[in-house]
Amino acid sequence: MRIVFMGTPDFAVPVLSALVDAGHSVVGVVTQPDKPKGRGGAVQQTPVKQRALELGLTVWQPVKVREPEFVEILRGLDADIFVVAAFGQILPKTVLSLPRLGCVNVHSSLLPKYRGAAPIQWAIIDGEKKTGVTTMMMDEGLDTGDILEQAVIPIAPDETGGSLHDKLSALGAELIVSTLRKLADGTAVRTPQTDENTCYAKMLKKTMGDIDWSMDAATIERLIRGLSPWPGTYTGWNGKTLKIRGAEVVREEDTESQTLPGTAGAVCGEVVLADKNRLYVKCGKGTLSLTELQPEGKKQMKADAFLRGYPVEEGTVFTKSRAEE
RNA sequence: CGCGGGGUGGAGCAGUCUGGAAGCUCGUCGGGCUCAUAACCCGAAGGUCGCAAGUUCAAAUCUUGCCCCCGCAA
Repeated sequence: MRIVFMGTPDFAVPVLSALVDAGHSVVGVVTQPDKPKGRGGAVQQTPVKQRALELGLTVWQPVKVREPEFVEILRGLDADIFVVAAFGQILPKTVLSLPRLGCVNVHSSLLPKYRGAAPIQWAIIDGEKKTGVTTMMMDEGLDTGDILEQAVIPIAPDETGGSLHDKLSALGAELIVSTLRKLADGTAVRTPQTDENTCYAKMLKKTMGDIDWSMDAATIERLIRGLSPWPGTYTGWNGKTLKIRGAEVVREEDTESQTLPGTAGAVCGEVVLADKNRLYVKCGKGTLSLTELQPEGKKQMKADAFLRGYPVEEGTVFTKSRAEE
C-alpha cells in the first residue's frame, strides 16, 4: 500500500521500520519540527526523522498539519492510508478524510482504557496487571476511533516505563503490519469503543516525580517504576535533589507484626534504617527500600555505593523537593 | 555561545581555594577469632590523580586547550 507515516518519538520508530520491512511503499514521513533539546541547546532531529532519513524516505515537518499548503502536499501524495503513531498533533477532519482507507493509529494501551498522551506509564502507576497496544481507525476524538486489533501483554512486577515502552513499541510494530494486511484484503473488523471503563492518561510532568512520602509504599514504588527512566522520581535531600531510580517495598502495612524496629515514631520520609547497603524510608503506609539513587551531577548508583560516599544518618528526613504550588 | 556539577586503586567519596611524600568508607586476596557469619581483629596487593602543553626546585592542586559523564532548564 502507499502509506504516509506520521510519528515523532522513539515509540514510533519500530512502527515505521516495520512498515518498510513489510514491503509497503512509504511515500512520505511526517514528524514534528526539530527543536532545541538537550544540554547546550542544540537542535535535534526527532527519532522518526533520523530513521526516515536512514531509510531514504521523504520527510516533512509542518508546525501544523492543518495548514492549507501542507494539506495539499498530503493530498498530492495520493496515499491509500495514513499510519499514525505518537505523532503529537491532532489531525483535523480535512486530513483524516484524505486517504482512501482513512487513518490508522497505533496506540499503546488497551483502549478504551488509557486514552491520551502517556498510557504506558499510567498503566504501571495504576498497578494494572496487563496492558497492550491497539490499532484503530482514527476519528476526530482523542483516541476514540473504532478498534481494529489489540495485542495484550502482562505487566511484570519489575516493569518500568522504559521496559514496557520498548515491549509495546515492538508489539505495536507487529500489530500494525497485521492490521494493514486485513485492511488490504477487506477482512478487518471495526469494533466501536465503549465509553465505559475508559480513562485518560494525562501527559507526564516533571513535578509528578516529586515523591510524596505520605503515600503508601506500594504506590510510591509503582510511581518510581512508571516514571522510570523518564521523567524520573526524586526527593529533597540537604537542599538538593536526589533522584530515586529504583526501590523495593519492604513492608506494605504498618500492622503490629509488620512494623520494622525504629519505625515506631518515624515521620513520613524519614530514614529508618541506613547501614552498609540498605536505605529504608518510612512512608505513609509501609516502608520502602531505596535501591538505586542518583545525586545531582552524578551517575545513577546502587544503594551500597551511594551510602559509601554519601553517609546518610538514620533520622534524616526526605522532603518535597519543591515547594507546593 | 542557555545554567550548573563532575572525571582520584575494582565501587562511592575526601583532598584542589592556602602547590611539597595518595586519604576515607567498602570491595578483593591472605591470615586470625568464632558453633557460625554479610560481624570483629591483623596483614597485603592494587592508582599514568580524564588527556595534552605550560608555570615551578616541586603540580591531583595554579594557567591554557581538548575529550568524556551527569543534573537543571527547554
